[in-house]
Amino acid sequence: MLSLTEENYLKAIYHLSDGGSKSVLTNEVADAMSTKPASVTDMVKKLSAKKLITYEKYYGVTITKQGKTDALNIIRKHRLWETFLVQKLNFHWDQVHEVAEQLEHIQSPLLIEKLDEFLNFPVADPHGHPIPDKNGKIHTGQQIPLCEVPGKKTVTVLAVNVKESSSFLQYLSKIGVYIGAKLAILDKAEFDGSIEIMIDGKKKVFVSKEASQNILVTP
Amino acid sequence: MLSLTEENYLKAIYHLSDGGSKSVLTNEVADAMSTKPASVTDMVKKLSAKKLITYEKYYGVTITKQGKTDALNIIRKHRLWETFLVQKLNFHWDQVHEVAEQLEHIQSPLLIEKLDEFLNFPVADPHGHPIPDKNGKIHTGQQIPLCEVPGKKTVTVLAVNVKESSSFLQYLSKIGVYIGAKLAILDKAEFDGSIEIMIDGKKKVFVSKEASQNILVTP
DNA sequence: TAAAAAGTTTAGACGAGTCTAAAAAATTAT
DNA sequence: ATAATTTTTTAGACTCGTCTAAACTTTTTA
Ligand SMILES: [Mn+2]
Ligand SMILES: [Mn+2]
Ligand SMILES: [Mn+2]
Ligand SMILES: [Mn+2]
Repeated sequence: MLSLTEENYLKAIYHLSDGGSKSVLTNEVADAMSTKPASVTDMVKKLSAKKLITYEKYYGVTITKQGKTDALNIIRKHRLWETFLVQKLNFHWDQVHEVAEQLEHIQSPLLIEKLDEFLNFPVADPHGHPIPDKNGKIHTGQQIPLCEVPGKKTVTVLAVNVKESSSFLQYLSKIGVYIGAKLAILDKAEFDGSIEIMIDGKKKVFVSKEASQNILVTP
Repeated sequence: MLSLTEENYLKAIYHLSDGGSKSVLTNEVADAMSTKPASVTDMVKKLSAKKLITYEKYYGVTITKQGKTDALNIIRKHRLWETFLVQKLNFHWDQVHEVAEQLEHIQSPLLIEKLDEFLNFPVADPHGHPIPDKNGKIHTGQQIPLCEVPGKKTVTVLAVNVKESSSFLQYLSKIGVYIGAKLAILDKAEFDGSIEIMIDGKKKVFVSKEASQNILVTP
């Protein structure tokens, strides 16, 4: 049984390690969790004692099989709740993260099972992020950042990289980008990496390199 | 901003004081919270410092105006979540309490506002308990325990007194009693206070004094 | 490759919430 | 009205999660 705090650390380590594929340094965790490195050291010792991560002094942590399983379950809950908030309660996609950050810690397997069913077994959350199934399996198709699309074809928005701030999401809504939107690439500016796109065949806009790196589309 | 623990204490004190109408002793709180009296003393000092209760050494605590408001908000959330679990996720009425005990602490006024709307502004939870409105106002009609119904009339089940255990709720389901059921009082046994009732004009059963005290009906 | 810088851990402290054991106050029984 | 009993509070300790300051290790720079 993990505490709320342990769950948050474990999830952060999972994300920082790209799903367990690389090791994570103390300072990275401290940054992500907005705590001090000393606090992280204490916590990684605890998670390590619980066999959820392996910890080598001065060289960072790696997530274990069990750690991955537990992290994925928290992520599953987080994303199911986000989906509920948007689909059933009409939250906007930039309003859900903080609430889901709380809801993900509710302990009730039955609740999650029933919520999943109520939502009709969704495969992606409002930001296009895959929802792990009850066995922790993630099935995602290929996604590439808009800035890496070769040539001038038309692509579909699959997901957005959403960090702390919700202002990027608000910006996307404002210009008309949403999950499923069709983006026709019209032009690419060499000097600043910005791209001119046509959204749903209706609206022409320029998006910065920064933005186009965080819009994930069909390859 | 109250901690989860403070919220649970405050709610317990609210309930033990019958909504603020009487003062509550340290040992009663300790019993209700399954903690030790020494822990209660510590906590009531904190709640008293926050002006949510008044505390007189050796003579127990009384809830303040603000304390009542805060307690009612937690109760509102608890009951809205219970309603959600039963109406939308098909939980049984004996499965919701523990989960709602967690969900009631989620901090998001927007969430509660939208949940209330999603549920169509319910006025009672699955156990027939009134849901305070967003201003903390409770509107309940008259309710009396089944055992106190005079004569042999037919009454409607309005609510059930549900304590820790869910086994009473399971028992009620088993014999066919639910919120809204019509109970015709057929006979009352003097010697043990048990009552013979006909449920929905279909099923005859005997209920104990103990049970009939915890079934609240129309007067 | 030695010095400087950056990153990490340890040591010690603190607040929240809990406990046990002992002291104090209130209640009750004699 | 005093003694016995019950209730409540205090004192001191413990865990969890956090912090700062100091010590230590690794990495970078010159
Ligand atoms: Mn969280
Ligand atoms: Mn998301
Ligand atoms: Mn609770
Ligand atoms: Mn209830």
